[in-house]
Amino acid sequence: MNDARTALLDTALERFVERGYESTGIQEIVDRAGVSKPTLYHHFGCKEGLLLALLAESLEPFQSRLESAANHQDDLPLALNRVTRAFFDFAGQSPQFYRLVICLASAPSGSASARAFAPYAARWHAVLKRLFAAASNPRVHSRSAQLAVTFLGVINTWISLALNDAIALDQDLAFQAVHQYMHGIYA
Amino acid sequence: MNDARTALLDTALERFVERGYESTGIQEIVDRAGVSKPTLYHHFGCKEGLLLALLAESLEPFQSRLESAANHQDDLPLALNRVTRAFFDFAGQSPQFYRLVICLASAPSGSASARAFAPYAARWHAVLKRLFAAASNPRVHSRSAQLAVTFLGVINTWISLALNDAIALDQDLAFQAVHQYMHGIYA
DNA sequence: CAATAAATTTACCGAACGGTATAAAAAGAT
DNA sequence: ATCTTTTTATACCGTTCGGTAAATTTATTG
Repeated sequence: MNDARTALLDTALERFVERGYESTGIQEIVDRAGVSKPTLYHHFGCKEGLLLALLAESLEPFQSRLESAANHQDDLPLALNRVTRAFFDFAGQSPQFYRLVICLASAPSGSASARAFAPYAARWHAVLKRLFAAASNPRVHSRSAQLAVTFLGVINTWISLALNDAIALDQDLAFQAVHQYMHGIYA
Repeated sequence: MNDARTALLDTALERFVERGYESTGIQEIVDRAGVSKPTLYHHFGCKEGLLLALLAESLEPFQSRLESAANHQDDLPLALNRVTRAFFDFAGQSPQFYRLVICLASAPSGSASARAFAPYAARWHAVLKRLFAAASNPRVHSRSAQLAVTFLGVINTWISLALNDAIALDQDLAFQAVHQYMHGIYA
């Protein structure tokens, strides 16, 4: 039975989003999940293992979709649209989890939170960078690293806004966001 | 002598940026600062008091500059330029401190980090919102709250990029950022 | 110089931390 | 039905946590 495992992952997500990974005690998680401490250590090895498993469970599937959205190199705006919709859909389907992602992405560099998320951040950045680097325009090509960072920043800003103010992360918003961003590049 | 006080604030900033407020122990701070534990409690009352003092010391002066930059309601792009330059100058002069700001701004809502920074975040948002709300264009006026959030998001994205990749937060970048953002509004 | 107030130290507190040795219960396989 | 493996629980480990009482040093003031 992986009943306990699922309960632990659910509870961990809830507590990590509310109070943060570092401030949440193992005891609090197991109590709320209705299991005992050694059960957690049996399934996840250590506290960090719980966080890593929580991230892998949701981020691995998303990574596949993200890379397939970015792979077909037809033209840049279309690819950026697919990427943006992938992010918006993901955040819309798992809002609580994406709240955690936003916390981890800005966590202090030496913290366990940042270390756990770092590999995924690097992969996201690589996907976007490759996309911009493949553009014909030399202004875009030569700035691919910067553009990757600022594009992800814009996306996360919109998602943050949606998570707090309940605006819709629909295709229209994705189109507008990409359109505005593309214009900014050439300005 | 406020020698100990200054040493504690400096050390706290360094450790909070590196490992985060929640993961940094009082013991570690006083050891590195070369003082003893009750000295810290004499000056700051409690651990959270240390964080609050650290924030107040740098953010109160900045708040004055930010509000004066936003006050003269000549026209929106000019005001946004002054605001952007205020942020860029601040981040350029205190890069380590602004790293802390970025961490706190995205910290879990129920954490001590987020609670400490929340009042400043609210004031920043209010300043920007008032600026957009004063615009004549109804599309800008009616979306002032959203625009305030997204504008701060763009600014922080640029600053994050500068802190990691050592690009220059100069007046040109401020002008470009505002210009691109303004175009996006009317698109 | 004496008296007072502020700053700092030594030594300690109870509680919560992450983690584990041992063993009982549950599930699957033969 | 029994044996084996996986899963869960009781009770506990040493360490570190934030915080403090009491006393000592340092600086200020009359």
